[in-house]
Amino acid sequence: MADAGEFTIENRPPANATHEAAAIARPKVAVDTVLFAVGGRGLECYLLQLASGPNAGKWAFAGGLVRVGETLDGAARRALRDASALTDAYLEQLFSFGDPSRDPTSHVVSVAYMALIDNPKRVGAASAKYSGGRWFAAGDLPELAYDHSLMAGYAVARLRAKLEYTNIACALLPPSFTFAELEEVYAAVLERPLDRRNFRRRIMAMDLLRRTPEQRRGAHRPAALYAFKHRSVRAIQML
Amino acid sequence: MADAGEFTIENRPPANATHEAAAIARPKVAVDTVLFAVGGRGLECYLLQLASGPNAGKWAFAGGLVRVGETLDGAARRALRDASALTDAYLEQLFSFGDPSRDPTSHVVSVAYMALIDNPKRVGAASAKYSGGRWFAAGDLPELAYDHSLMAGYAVARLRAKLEYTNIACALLPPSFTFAELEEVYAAVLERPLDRRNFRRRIMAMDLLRRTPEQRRGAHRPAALYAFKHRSVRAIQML
DNA sequence: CCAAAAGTGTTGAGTATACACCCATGA
DNA sequence: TCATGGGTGTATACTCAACACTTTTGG
Repeated sequence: MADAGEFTIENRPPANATHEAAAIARPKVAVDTVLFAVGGRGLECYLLQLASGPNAGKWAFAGGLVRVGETLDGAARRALRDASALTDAYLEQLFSFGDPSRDPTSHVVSVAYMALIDNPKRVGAASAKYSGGRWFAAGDLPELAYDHSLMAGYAVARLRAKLEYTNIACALLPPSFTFAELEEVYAAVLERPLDRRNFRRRIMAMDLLRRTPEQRRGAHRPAALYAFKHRSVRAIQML
Repeated sequence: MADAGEFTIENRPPANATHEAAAIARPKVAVDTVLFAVGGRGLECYLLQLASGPNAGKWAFAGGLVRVGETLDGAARRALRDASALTDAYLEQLFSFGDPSRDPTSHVVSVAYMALIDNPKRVGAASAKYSGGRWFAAGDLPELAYDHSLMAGYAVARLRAKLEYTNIACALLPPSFTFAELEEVYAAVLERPLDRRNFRRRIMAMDLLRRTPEQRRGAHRPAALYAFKHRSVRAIQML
């Protein structure tokens, strides 16, 4: 029930139950954000190198402590902005990790988020907390700080699952795109090739897309451009 | 990255970064546990009446603050034990709720859990934090404290979804049971009747059950008793 | 006219659904 | 013997996967 004003026998404040500052030590709350985009190497994941602390030099996801008065989504958005200058990523809460030993410094409960953007090139400079950042193939991440490898696993699993029953792909694509580009996103995330005809039929049956009047002209036959009918992520009604 | 030893410009400790106790105010972490069982009225949900605090008299789920050194699962288990004397429920983390206004007393981030037991009669006495507890039909809950109505919605949705692709029903059933009882659990959670023949075929195809040598004898034809091959919850491989 | 990517249908297998009667037992 | 819940099979509709050729353009 999450009420700071009530205490069980085993969970009693020092003496003065009404004085907040007198509270006993509590775990802190942080957020960590697993950022994905589809790039040249398929599904890619953005990592930052920690500049200081006991994990200095190790790779990690964008994260930070949650402040009083801040929502979790807000904290995740701020952590992502500080680490990559992104302000408009799709964000979705994944899972909370609370093992007391996950951070050797102190007990920090971390709420993991997944973030999606349509183009890996859109990431910008990181704050001084990080000494650098770069994209890695999602299937081939280096050793990560804290329990961030665990988080990465959760994130990939969630993304894969939601691709099948939501329009989440819209967060990995620009406003308009060709069918081939859409298929590329699915193939990258699912890590398997898809049959072009069956894929087109399946997507069309979901009634997610709107054909735009424009075409993409390139070296060969022009491709029709499509856009998602709804840019907000929602479950697909399967009859 | 959840590192208490690192700070951005906007997130700096007062003066002495190495001294933990000097840290600025942070949100607290709690857990709340949505307990389900299948009973006479279908899917039922256990609520506790808060004994004190600003929400005294309101119904809520079992919950409490997480302690330093405690895992989230451990805290959920403790909250459930304090509220209902249950020690062996199936527990699964659902989602974290962090809106600063969800608890008017202070900023508390709550990690919601779902708990399942095989029989509503197994709940025991609650700690002094609660003035009482009882089961409600899951589809007809009273007004709840905090954001617990939201949590209830998440919990029911998760349970319904997992019934379809995991063996989670094993947590809602005793070690052995008849096919009719299994069907009853599914019908109660999904809130729709199932065709007995199709249901049996589907379950059998999943290869989850083991037929026990015993029979249940009652007023009529005896029923074969089944048990789950695996009592731990796992996803079902759908070919 | 050639290279390269875009676009399009059909068939067969397997899966899901609808549906009704006999069986075994205790009272 | 009857009332009650336990247990079983089939026919049909639908969904999903496999599969190859034609079209359009730029160079």
